[in-house]
Amino acid sequence: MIDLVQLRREPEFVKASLARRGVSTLTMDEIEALDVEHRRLLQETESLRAEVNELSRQVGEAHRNKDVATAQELTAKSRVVGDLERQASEASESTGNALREMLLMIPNLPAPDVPDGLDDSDNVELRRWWVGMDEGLDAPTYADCQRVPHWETGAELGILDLESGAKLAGSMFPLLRGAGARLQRALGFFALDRHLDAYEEIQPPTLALTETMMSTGHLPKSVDDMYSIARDGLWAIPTAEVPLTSMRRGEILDEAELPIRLTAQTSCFRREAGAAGRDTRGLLRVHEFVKVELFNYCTPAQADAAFADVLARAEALLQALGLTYRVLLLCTGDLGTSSARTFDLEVFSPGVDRWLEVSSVSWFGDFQARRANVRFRTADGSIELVHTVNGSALAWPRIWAALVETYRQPDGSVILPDVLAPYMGGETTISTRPV
RNA sequence: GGAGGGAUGACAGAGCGGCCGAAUGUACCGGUCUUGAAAACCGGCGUGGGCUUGCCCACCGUGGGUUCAAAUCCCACUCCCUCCGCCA
Repeated sequence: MIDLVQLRREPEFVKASLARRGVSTLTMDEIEALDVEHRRLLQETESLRAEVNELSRQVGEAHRNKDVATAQELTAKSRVVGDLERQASEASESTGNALREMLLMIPNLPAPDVPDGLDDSDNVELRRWWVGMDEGLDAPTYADCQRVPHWETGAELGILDLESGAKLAGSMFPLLRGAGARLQRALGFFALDRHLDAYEEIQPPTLALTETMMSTGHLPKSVDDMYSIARDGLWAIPTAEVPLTSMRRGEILDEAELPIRLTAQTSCFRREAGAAGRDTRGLLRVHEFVKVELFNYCTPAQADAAFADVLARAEALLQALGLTYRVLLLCTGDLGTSSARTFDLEVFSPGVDRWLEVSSVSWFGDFQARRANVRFRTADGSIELVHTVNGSALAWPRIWAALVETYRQPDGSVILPDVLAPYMGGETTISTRPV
């Protein structure tokens, strides 16, 4: 949620920032008007309530003095004022609700260095990395045997079974088997082990309350992209960011315990309602996938370092796996609702000949913390909202795809990078002939 | 799923419908005393909101209700504990 106090203090700046992301100034004018009206009604309500409180106090006093006549007179008076108070507070409440509903739909202010743009074509590529680049290799090259899409290799090797997944849950629910399943497990173990030097490992629930989904900004705005378990009032999480952000919801943290760094590998569920029919082949876009998430609660002063840390960890994994990737700075048009600044990491998939998003590293400022009401007490005793930072490291199905394509051999087998050997029982070759 | 008990400030723990935002203790912060520390004593010590910055309003698990007035009475729900049933 944006800061209403900031909107009052510097309305022009807030409106200009939001206009960059397509929020109409008229909408913001409406919010401002509602805010003014709400405060007017609030004052009216509170002064009437103060009057009722005072009259009630006098009633009590009269009773103690056995002054029945005065007590009755004051009770009658208080009843009248109480009716007025009820009317005022109903008006105030409905105005407040209208204001809150609008505010919940307003996205975060983009950071000043976020470029303007309409969609992903306006994102800015910051850098690329490929194996051999550090040794002077100008560009990665790919042999014909690497130009085979992972769904073909996956079927050939019996490690990706899209038909079975579709039979169980419908299309875009893949099923991994054998070495393919083990590869995804290996990736998760590999990544988590590398994060445990600084991050606490969490296994959160993968269903969440509406309130939990509100805190990160996934509801109400992105309701069509979420799976719901209506009967129990629960939602399937689209990312571990959802439970991790709410883990300390409503708490006042000690500055000394910040940054709090959490990591979790969970299933992530996405209806992909807006992307129906696009990029649906193989593992390019799926409804359920496994991802390791890195998360930080931090002070505003720590936010830059936290962001850099998450990004560095995601990049380090990609480099360790030997995958070509690029780093993008998202433009205003491609930024998620809650984010002030996001870097996307995309791996190159030689078999499909496309870049695939495998991580999104975001700084949310205090936007999510305001919704989740997570604050910290500074050394001098004042209380401030924390900042939240998170990023994937990494989302596995697309990494799986890039690995199977990048490491495909002329004989059709796949030889995985050595870093995964300890997690694959020492066996890095996947071939049709069982070993 | 069934039966019972509980939910109050950082923690423990009081609280006859009115003078209760809330006793008391611990913890914490400041001071006196002390060479220093401890002890003792004194003072402070929740969060949010509004505006006329001095006041007002809200908050005792959550939501509703009764009342001039609710931490206190009534209803529903949530969570925790104990027991029974079922079960990975």
